[in-house]
Amino acid sequence: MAKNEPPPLSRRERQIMDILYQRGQASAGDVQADLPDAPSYSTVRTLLRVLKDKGHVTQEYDGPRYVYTPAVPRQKAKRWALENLIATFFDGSVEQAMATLIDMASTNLSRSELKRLKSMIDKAKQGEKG
Amino acid sequence: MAKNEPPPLSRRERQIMDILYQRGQASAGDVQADLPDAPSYSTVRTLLRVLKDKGHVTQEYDGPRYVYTPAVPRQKAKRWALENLIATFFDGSVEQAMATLIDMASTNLSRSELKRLKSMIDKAKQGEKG
DNA sequence: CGCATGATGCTAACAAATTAGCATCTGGAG
DNA sequence: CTCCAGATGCTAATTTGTTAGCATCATGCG
Repeated sequence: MAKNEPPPLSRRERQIMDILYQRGQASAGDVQADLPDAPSYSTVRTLLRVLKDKGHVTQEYDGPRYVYTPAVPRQKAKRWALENLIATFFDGSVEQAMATLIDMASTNLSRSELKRLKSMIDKAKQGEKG
Repeated sequence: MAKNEPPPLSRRERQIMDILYQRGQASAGDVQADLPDAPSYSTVRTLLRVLKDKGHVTQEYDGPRYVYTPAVPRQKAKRWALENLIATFFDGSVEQAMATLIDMASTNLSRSELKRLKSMIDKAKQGEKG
């Protein structure tokens, strides 16, 4: 098994990665706009450079300026985050996590959405271990 | 609306809080045992003291030594973590998160567990907005 | 073309985090 | 009781993280 786990990031680094995952990609200006207690533009650029040097983001041109994208694809990062959260707060039980999620959802989801969830579970049943 | 969000923690602080949430409570030795790239015992104690000073953990006697407990109850921290993760990776959609979770679960959950999930959703339906 | 606006690359300084050593104290084993 | 292992309270030093300034370069406008 390969060592598949998220790298430990500093506070600002994490905030920036979150923004990048949220937006998919972003310019220095975008990042600054979304950062809590945003520092100067100059600072944001330094942080992005550090992240690039560490290999956490990639830098590409998009027209006149750079845009930054997470090096680890959203899909994989998402999975890591979820697994880590489940390990930390739900004793590793996906089912337990689901229960909390349903609880959170019940105040926000409509009947039709709940119905959709049930069909998702049905689909899952077809590929499960029994 | 009260400002209900997790405080920004440093790398080590986060790691330690994760351990505390995972174990419920822990002594300095426990924390050291679980920390990735664990530093010296002395260092761990310093970190715990800092966390206590900042009010993130509480310190109590358990027999001959101190044990540390997160100041914010697991329940609330769990919620914060989940909400933040959903905002970052699922465009704020609980349903989307659930879908990924079900996907992760389908390789690990038995038929009876899936059944239980369905009944959770049914319960949720009773309290939903329609 | 000449200028204003915003991006870039580099550098520097300050603040915070991380690390560990030391002397002392406490509880249990021999 | 004496000794050992592990815990405690303090302090200090190094490493990282965070911040920003400055000179230069590109782009769009009058």
